[in-house]
Amino acid sequence: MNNFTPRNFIQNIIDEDLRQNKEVKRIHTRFPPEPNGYLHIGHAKSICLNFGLAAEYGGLCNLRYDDTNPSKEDLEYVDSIETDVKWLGFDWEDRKYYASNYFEKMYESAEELIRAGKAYVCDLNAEEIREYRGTLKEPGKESPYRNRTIEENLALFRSMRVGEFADGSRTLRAKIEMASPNLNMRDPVLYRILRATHHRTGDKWCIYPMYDYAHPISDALEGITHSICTLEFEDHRPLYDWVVDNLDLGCKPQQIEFARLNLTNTVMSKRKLRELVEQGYVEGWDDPRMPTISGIRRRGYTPESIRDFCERIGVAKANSEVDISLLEHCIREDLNTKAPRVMAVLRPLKVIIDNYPEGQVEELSAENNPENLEMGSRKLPFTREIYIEQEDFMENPPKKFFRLTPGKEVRLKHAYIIKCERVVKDEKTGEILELHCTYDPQTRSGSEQSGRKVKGTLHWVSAQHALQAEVRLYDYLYTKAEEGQDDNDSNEAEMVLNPHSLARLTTCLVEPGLKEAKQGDRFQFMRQGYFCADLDSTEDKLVFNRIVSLRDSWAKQGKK
RNA sequence: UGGGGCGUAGCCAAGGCGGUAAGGCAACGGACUUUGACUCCGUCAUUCGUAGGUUCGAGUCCUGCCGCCCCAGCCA
Repeated sequence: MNNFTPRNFIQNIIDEDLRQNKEVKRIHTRFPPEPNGYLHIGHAKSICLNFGLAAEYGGLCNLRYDDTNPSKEDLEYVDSIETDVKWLGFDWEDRKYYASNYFEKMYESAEELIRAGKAYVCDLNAEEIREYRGTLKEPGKESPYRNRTIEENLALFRSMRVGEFADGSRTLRAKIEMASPNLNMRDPVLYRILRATHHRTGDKWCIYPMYDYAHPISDALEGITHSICTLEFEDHRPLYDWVVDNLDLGCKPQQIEFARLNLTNTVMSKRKLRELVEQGYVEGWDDPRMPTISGIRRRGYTPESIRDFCERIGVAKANSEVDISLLEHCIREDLNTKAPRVMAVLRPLKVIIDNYPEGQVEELSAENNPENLEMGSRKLPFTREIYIEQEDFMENPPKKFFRLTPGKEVRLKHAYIIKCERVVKDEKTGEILELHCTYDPQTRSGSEQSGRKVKGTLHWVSAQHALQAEVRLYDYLYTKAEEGQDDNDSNEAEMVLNPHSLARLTTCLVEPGLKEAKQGDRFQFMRQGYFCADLDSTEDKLVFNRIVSLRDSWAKQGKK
């Protein structure tokens, strides 16, 4: 059994196509975003699918902007889309296209349809068209303008083009079937009159083609063989085929639909993402909490991990919601071998090692990545005063707490075993101010007699050498609402905005080597997670984003 | 009796021609561990929405039923 790469239904279709069409051994796909927003991880699924299929079958994949509605689109988005696709690791080479480049050809094709008696100019306004369309259960009525002569239609359509009519006053419609059970076939609008400046064609046009008309033509002109889109276009496929069949475009692409990606603990719709940005719940489209590709990139995810994720989720037609833990698994797995280990104390607690010589500095050797020894080692300064993590000390520990507690020993990673001798507290508040410990000089890491075992190992930084840093801890943007006890109604677990999706820690201390950290550099902060130097990070003010925490079976214990 | 889709474990998802339920994530045990990480090992669907039928044999074929999603933009 070949259980390495499970085949998806689209690969099966392509295999079958290749088997049957002996001449046509060519695979050509396209990624067709509308430049009206930022790409998100759902688009990544589509990008990986389209470019991935092309690569797998030795074919090509185009980048094409579906820019047929100037009132919603903007150049700003074109740039971000290209950045994102490239970042994901895909290359459209010289095949960057725009539907708007085909406007002239589309116009000519429309006249062709008119001449064939398959399209007509309709004077009904938007509201009237809706009324004539009928309902889901009742057939529509034919437009009174449906049977104009070809000559009249041609003249009218030409007048539309040159701007003789007001916006919305007329449309060009396909003459198909007003009684069709598929509403898309009830004489769909092909062209609307719209005076808007297009980001590429400027004011050249005042009529613009509709998606259902423009898309199949664009596909055919580019020689697309498999036009892959999402499920909601399934109902449009007969219209897609109608356009391709009724025009002589020399190519008949096939539309295939798959289910879009949904992820737990976040939202994916452009509308909701825009809301988050505009209402200030996040700091922008690239906020590290956003599921946008720019957000994910800033958070510190690698393109490799996103591609791996897109491969693992599969492609099918069933609506589904992928657990975000799979995404987290993918980035952990990727960074485990790639990210150098480093020590950072997020919530510092001072520790004084009473029997360690004052003023002494030892240079301890620390491997950079135990999973990848080729990454070498570095020197860490060890001194009498250090900081450990607040949560690594407990005065009255629960069972199985094998970190530092009064009278007990613990290992300092790469250094010595220390024992907690005394706790200094604020007399008024009871707050723990510092710990006094002793160390065992025999237990230095790597030395002959370091063999004594203690259960816990802590990370630490030298007080004198540590660097100040800001660390941003991110949590899910949305959480499931707590469900009430009564289950009279359906147990609709509604998503609610997580008010604690960002925690900014400004008093963190990191090991001195991090001074060199450049924006985008990724590290594993030992025992805590994977972090990435943020865009805001400078040599004078280090800022790290938590990409994802390490798995934490101790934290799970607590929740049980 | 509008039309189009979909229903395999907590979450994804493989299952050409009917032959006795892949894999991943999560979870749970355990081993290892100078990261409670990583790694390793083990457990996790007698059953494929459901009820019948055909068959020696059905997740795969047939019929009925149930549930969920999409469609009435001059958006894509």
